[in-house]
Amino acid sequence: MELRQLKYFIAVAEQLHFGRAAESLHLSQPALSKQIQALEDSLDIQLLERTKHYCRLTMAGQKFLEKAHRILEEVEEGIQVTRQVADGKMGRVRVGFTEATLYSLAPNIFKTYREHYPQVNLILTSGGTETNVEALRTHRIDVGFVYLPIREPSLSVYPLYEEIYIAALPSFHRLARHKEISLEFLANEPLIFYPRSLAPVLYAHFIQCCEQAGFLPKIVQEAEPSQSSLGLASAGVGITFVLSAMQNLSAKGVVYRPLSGNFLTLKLALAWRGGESSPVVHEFIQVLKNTIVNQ
Amino acid sequence: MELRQLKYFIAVAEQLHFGRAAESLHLSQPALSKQIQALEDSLDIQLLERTKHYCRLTMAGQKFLEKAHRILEEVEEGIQVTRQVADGKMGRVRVGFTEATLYSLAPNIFKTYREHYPQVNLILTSGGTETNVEALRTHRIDVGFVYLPIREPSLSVYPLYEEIYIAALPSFHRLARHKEISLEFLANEPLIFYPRSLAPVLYAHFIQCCEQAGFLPKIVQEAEPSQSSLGLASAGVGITFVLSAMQNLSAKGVVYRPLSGNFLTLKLALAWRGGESSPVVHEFIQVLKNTIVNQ
DNA sequence: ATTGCTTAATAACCTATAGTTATTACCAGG
DNA sequence: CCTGGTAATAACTATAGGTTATTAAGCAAT
Repeated sequence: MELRQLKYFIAVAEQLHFGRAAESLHLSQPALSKQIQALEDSLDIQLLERTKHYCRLTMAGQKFLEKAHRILEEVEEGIQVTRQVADGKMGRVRVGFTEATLYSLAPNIFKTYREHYPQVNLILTSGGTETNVEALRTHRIDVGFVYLPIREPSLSVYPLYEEIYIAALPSFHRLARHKEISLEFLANEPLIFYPRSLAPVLYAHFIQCCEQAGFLPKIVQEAEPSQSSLGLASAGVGITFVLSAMQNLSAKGVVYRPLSGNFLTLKLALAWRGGESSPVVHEFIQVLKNTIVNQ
Repeated sequence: MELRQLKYFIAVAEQLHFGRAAESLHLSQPALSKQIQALEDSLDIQLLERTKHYCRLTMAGQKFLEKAHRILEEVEEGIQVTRQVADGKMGRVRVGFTEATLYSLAPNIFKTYREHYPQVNLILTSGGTETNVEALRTHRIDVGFVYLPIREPSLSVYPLYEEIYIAALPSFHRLARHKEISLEFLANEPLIFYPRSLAPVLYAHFIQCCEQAGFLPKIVQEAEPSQSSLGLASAGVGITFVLSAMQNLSAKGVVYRPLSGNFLTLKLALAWRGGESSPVVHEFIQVLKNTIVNQ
C-alpha cells in the first residue's frame, strides 16, 4: 500500500466515478483503475463494488475511506509539526545562565523569546563559566553564558559586553565614605575573593593588577560569589567584589562602591557547540543578540 | 512522500547506519540513500545529519520519526479494522423482526450473534411483512422476517418454518370448553380479524378456508394483532387469532385453543436484498439459520 | 430488438523511478 | 600516512506507474 493509492481511493470513493475521479487527479482512467485494483489486491479486500454503470463502496470500503482520511490527516500534521521543529518554532532550548545574567538578562530574554516562539520549551539552568562549558560539551545545555576567554575550541562564542565589578564593603568600613574605590586603597585591606578554581581568569587578572600597582592583595577568605561573599562582607570580614548587575540585590550591612577606572571587569559572551545544527538554538541565539542590542 | 519512504526512514533512524538499515530492509545501501534524500527533498527538511562516519537525527528528524511511527500504526490499524468489516466481524446489521419473532426468536438470536460477533452493532426493528419488505427495498433494514409469499423479486428469501395460529377466546365463551376449535365452529361466530391491508395474504387465505367450509366469516371488528385484538377478545367482543408463539403472553380474560388441523398457518421466511454484498449481513443470516436449526 | 451512450476493464506500449552493482570521496583511528 | 568503514555518486536495469486505443457490459431511447 502507498499513500498515492490512498489519495486515489479517496477521490474515487468521493466521486463514485472512475472517469471523473481520474480527471480530478489529472490522471487517465485506466491508470486509476489499475491503482485501485492494486490497492484492493494488496489488502485482499474489495473496497468498491462496481458494475459497468456505477460503483459504490462496500462496507469495508466505507470504513477504509474513513481510515484513509485519517491517515492522510496524520501525514499532513506530521509534516507540519516537523517543519515547525525544522524552522525552530517548536522544540526545546536549554540555556545555562550565570548567576549575574540570571538576574539581569534572563527575565527579558525569557519574555521576548516566548513572544516569538511560544511553542518552544525554554529550560534555564545556572552555573559558572566552567560548569557551562562542560554542560555544553556534554550536551546537557544548548547555549551558555560564559566569561572570556575560554579554552574550548569546539564551542562558538559571541562576545556580548563587559561586565563591571564593584566593591562591596561592610557599611561601617572606613573606605565606605569614598565615592569610588581605587586599586591602591586595597593594599593591606582584608579581602574576600572567589576561589581560584572557580574563576581562574578573574583571579589571575586581579592578582596581576595588584602587582602592577606594587602590592600583593591580602585575601583573607575565599568564598563563592554573591550570597556567601556578601554575607562575609556584611559580617565585617572584609571587602569583596560583585558584578555591578548584582547591586540590585540589596544586602543588609553592605554598601556598594564602583572601582576607580573599573579595573576589575569580565567579558561576558554567549557560547554554543560549533557544530550545532538545531534551528531552535540558532533562533534563540538570534533573539538573544537582538535583545541585548536593544537594551 | 510515500509510505515506503517512511519505513525506510524509520529503519535508518533506528539503526543510525545506512548500510545496516539497508540490509535489514533487504535493499542495497545506495537505494536507501536515494530514497531518504528523496524524502528530505520532498519535505524540504533535513531529517538526518550525516558525516562520512556516522549519522544522527536532527531535531526535525526526531519529531518526524515519532510521526512516522504514528502514521504506520494508523495504517496498520486501518487495515485491521477494514479487514474486520470485510470479514463481517465488525459493522452494523439492521434486522426487521415481526411481532411474533420479536418475542420468540429475537432473544436467542441476539444472544448467539453477539457471542460470535461482539463488535457488530445489531439493530432491531419490528414491523409486518409489508413494512419489512419496504424497509428492505429502501435500505432501512438489511434483513427482515416476512410471511410468504412476497411479491418482490429483488429480495432473496429463505423459508424458515410454518407459524401456526391459535384461537384466542373470551374465557367465558361457550366454545372455551372445547379442547380445540374446528373451522366449522366459527360460522356465525363474531370474529376479530386483522385489517386486510395489514396481512392481505392471511386475510385472503382465511376467507377462502371459510368459503370452502361453506360459510362467510362474520368479522365484526378489524384490529391489529396481539395487544388490540386480545383486548377486544377479553372484552368479549369475539374470537380472534394469534400466532402460537404469542400464547406465552398470558392475557387476562382470554384463553387459547388450537385450531383443528391448524387451518390457519403462515410460512415464516427470512428476506434480504438479492444483491446484498455486505459480509456482516451474510454472517448474520448464517448465524440465524444455524440458530433456528438447533432449536 | 436495435442502436447508441456511458462506464470500467483490458491490452499494448512508453516513461519514470526504484532498484542494482561498481566506484568514489571522505574522515577516524591505528 | 595508510587502512577501514561509511555515505554519496555514477551508470545501468528492472519494475511499476502512466499513456492511448480498444473492449465488454449495462442502461436508455428509438
